[in-house]
Amino acid sequence: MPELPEVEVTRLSFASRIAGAQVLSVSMGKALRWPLMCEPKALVGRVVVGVRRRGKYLLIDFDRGLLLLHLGMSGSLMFATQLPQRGVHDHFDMQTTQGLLRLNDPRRFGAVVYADHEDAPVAHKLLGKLGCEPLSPNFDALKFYADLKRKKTAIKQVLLAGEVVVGVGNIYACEALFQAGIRPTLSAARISRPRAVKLHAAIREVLNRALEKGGSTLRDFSSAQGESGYFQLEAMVYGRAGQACRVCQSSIKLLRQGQRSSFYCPQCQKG
DNA sequence: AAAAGCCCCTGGATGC
DNA sequence: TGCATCCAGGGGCTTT
Repeated sequence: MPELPEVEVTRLSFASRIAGAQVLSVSMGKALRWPLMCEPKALVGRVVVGVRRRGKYLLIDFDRGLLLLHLGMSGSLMFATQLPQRGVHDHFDMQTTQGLLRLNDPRRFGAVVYADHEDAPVAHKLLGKLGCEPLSPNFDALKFYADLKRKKTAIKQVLLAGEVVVGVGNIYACEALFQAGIRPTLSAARISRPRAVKLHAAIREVLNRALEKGGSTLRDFSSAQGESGYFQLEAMVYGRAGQACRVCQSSIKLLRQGQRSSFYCPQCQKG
């Protein structure tokens, strides 16, 4: 589920409310993708300074050290003063002076990992190879074009890999490629400069629009305030195999690329 | 070194 | 109703 818009919506929904809070207790349920890398007790007394996002990771900064949090495929956070008793899929609870932060993650592909510093080995391993933030001014169209030139793989896979640009998952990769009129199977290196520029703009446009809609809620996503997203209602291709293209009425096609589904319009995405 | 596959895990939808 | 199969928003790791 959670791609950049969902992670950012989550961040915005609790960052200011948790800022300044002191940790009272931390408890873990079933194992997530990786161990916490510290004793839960070691976090007691720390003060939350702020919450940042890098790619699909949330970084919870303490006065000393930070937590790297990933929502995986099915994770969602809640932050509230009052929450029900821990359920079977609640795997991380952090009680603070300003509320309880809870990670719910049925599939447990998510993670909460502690690091002493942002350049500690764990953090470096997880964040070190991440590409450009698509909504930051650093995301430059010509640099993007140059990066694509070096990748012979299909453009869809390049977008998902996160080494050129981060945060674009399966939904938004499909949608951005549609908007740019590019077929998902096209080798990234074969995309012309004007079309790379168009794709660059499409990525930003699609992500910003999704942010405005509160992200996409396909099954279990909600913000840390429990709000659903609505972008899925205006998807042009994602999840629409066999349905009519909203632009040209052609039947939307589905194909598999690296064990993921790609949706595209054969008429609107010719190259 | 780049690219392709393989898993991790649970639950919902579909089909027999 | 029951059971098997397939599929899902991610991404690090292993193998080619």
